[in-house]
Amino acid sequence: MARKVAKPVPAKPVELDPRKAAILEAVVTEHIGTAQPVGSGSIASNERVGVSPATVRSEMVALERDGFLAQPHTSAGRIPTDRGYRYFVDHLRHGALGAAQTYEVGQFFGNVRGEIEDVLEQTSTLLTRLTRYTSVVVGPNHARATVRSSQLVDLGPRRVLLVAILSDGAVEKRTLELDGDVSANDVADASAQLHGLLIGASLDQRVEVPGRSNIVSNLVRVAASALYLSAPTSDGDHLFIGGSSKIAESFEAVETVRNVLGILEQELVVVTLIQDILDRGMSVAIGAENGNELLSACAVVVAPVAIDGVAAGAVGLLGPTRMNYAEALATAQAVSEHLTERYGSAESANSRG
Amino acid sequence: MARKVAKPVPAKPVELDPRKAAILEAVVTEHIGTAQPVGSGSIASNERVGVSPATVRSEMVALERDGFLAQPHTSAGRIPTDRGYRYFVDHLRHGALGAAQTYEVGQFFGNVRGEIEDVLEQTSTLLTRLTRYTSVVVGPNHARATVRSSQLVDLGPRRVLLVAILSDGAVEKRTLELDGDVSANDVADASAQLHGLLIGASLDQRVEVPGRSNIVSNLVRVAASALYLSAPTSDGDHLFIGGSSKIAESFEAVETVRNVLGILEQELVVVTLIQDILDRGMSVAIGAENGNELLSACAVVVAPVAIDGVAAGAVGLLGPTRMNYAEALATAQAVSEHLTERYGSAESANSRG
DNA sequence: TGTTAGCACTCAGTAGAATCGAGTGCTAAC
DNA sequence: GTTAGCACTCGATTCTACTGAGTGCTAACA
Repeated sequence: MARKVAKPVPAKPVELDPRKAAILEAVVTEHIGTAQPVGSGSIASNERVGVSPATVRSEMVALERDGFLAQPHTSAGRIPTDRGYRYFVDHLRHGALGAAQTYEVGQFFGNVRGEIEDVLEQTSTLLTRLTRYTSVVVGPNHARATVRSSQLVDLGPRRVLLVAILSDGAVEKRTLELDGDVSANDVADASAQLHGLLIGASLDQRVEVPGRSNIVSNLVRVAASALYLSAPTSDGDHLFIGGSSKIAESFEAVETVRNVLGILEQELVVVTLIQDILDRGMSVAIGAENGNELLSACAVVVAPVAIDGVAAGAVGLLGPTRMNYAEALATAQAVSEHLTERYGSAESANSRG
Repeated sequence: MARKVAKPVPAKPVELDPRKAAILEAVVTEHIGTAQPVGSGSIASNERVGVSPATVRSEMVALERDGFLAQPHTSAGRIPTDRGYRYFVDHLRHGALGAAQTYEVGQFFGNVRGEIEDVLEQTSTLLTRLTRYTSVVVGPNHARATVRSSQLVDLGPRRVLLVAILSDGAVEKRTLELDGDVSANDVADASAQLHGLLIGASLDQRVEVPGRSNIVSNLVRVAASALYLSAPTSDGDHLFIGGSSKIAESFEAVETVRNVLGILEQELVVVTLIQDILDRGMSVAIGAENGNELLSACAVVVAPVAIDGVAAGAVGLLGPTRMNYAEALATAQAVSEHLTERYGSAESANSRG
């Protein structure tokens, strides 16, 4: 689904000698701050470097040859390439979140109440507020959750509503359109049967409906398969995007804003993107690493949310490649840890509102 | 809530003499098409006008004096002001939707299935696809719906889930956090009591819970008020925005894109905006009429969706003030009619998926 | 009296030339 | 291997001149 583009995996982690590394780091840091090409002069005045501009220049030539830096034009300074950012991120000493932010995250998770959807939606708002980047929260899908209770409700002629309450607190509902009329009694019977069948079942396993074909067991069968079918289609329910207007603040080119917003509207593409990054074992995808030409100006920071030790959701931050990786990584990780703590294991699930 | 700005109501409908009207209409039409200031020459060559450029110019001077047109600078043509658009819209001969679009809308509502939220979300996609403008769908709030069925489900220590199925097919759920432990029996008792109390009740009326204070009746009381409280807070569940990336296609200035996207992220502001327009009896709000400075470059076209003859939701289209009003109005009205037909009366509600 | 042709005028937009300066690459000295 | 010195490059900025779309005014016309 969605385009099938080769997704460049970052080259084997090359090591740079300490001085090149220091210069690259200085270039990236300054470029992230100023959004301008960085010249040898400002790098040389960085105390972590301690050599003259001329030396910096010759190192920059090497870094450019090796693909870490690029020059917009001859008489300009350098900007990092995707590879440059990649090196920077891979060698980032993972700092902790600032005290104020840590406090805010703690406060948030201490106070937030409500249904899981509401919590996730507010989490995406939190992420955006903390980082000023667009945030993506992929909710855990319910494949691993088990059914705690189910009920069929007669809604009128040939229409029955199936409501299932899952162990993770989510409520799944399906409106069933029937081929023939059913009586209220039939619905009640089917509801009771279904309840017995579904309890403890997880949504990713098909439930066998015993008994021969009659109105009631057919209804049960329809209901059970409606619930089973939910898994693949219900991605949409689980994606929360916050702060898409930050896109317009990150880029000056309207064209880029258009492209990125267009991507964000395709929920499946976003979910697949995040999943891809996690599948590749990465926590940051930079520029072309996203495998989508329209996102080549963007970087995505992700952190998985695990349920029972199995990745089941994720939080992500989307910004320009010159984003503040340290902050974004720390924030995403802190938030994903809180989410994992809250919804992480069958036991701890629902331990909070 | 949100800023409290004076919302200019359009001046009393002034009538222009036929020639001025024709010129104004020609200016608006051409400007909508080209996004450029319109000169007297191109207007004069419009056969509906039939006078020389010089005459057109003197009429334009009058139209500018009266606030219908503006001149970006001396040697440029004219562009319509908000008032100019307003006159244009008020005198638009309400054309019907094109055949292809009518067909597509019919197809859509003939085929779409699923929960009301899904239908509304897909409706917003439909609106955007048809018009290429950002669409807003405000779902009916459930104040008028009555409870068809309710159930309490024990979720673990001190947590109970309330699920209520409404007459309009929506499912409302609330997780209740209790102060003390309750037994499974208590929950079952309370569930039965609650069911009896709530059936037929609408969400905007507070339900009296009889009986003296004990664990079960307290639980019933908590549940009933949780459902009652839903109405004001649940706005968020009912707003669907489609095609926000169209904003970036409508405006060249990143600044404007920023502003408008920022507004769209504030659900309450959007809902209030739409409601305000409807309350003022308008179907289009142009520029400053929106009462929000950040939307002064935008026009909003709305059409109410009625339930039992009472306005309960709306569809809207948001574009630049130089939007295609005829098309937008026709589309919004056609879609709102289909929605009203589907969910409009208690009887017809749920007659379809 | 309303309409129009004629015309001088205005001014954003464009193009070209001159200038500036940040930053480079090279080289020779250290 | 490092650095100071220096010529060079080229985007950005400023200035000027020019262009032309479109105007407002006026005088003639029907």
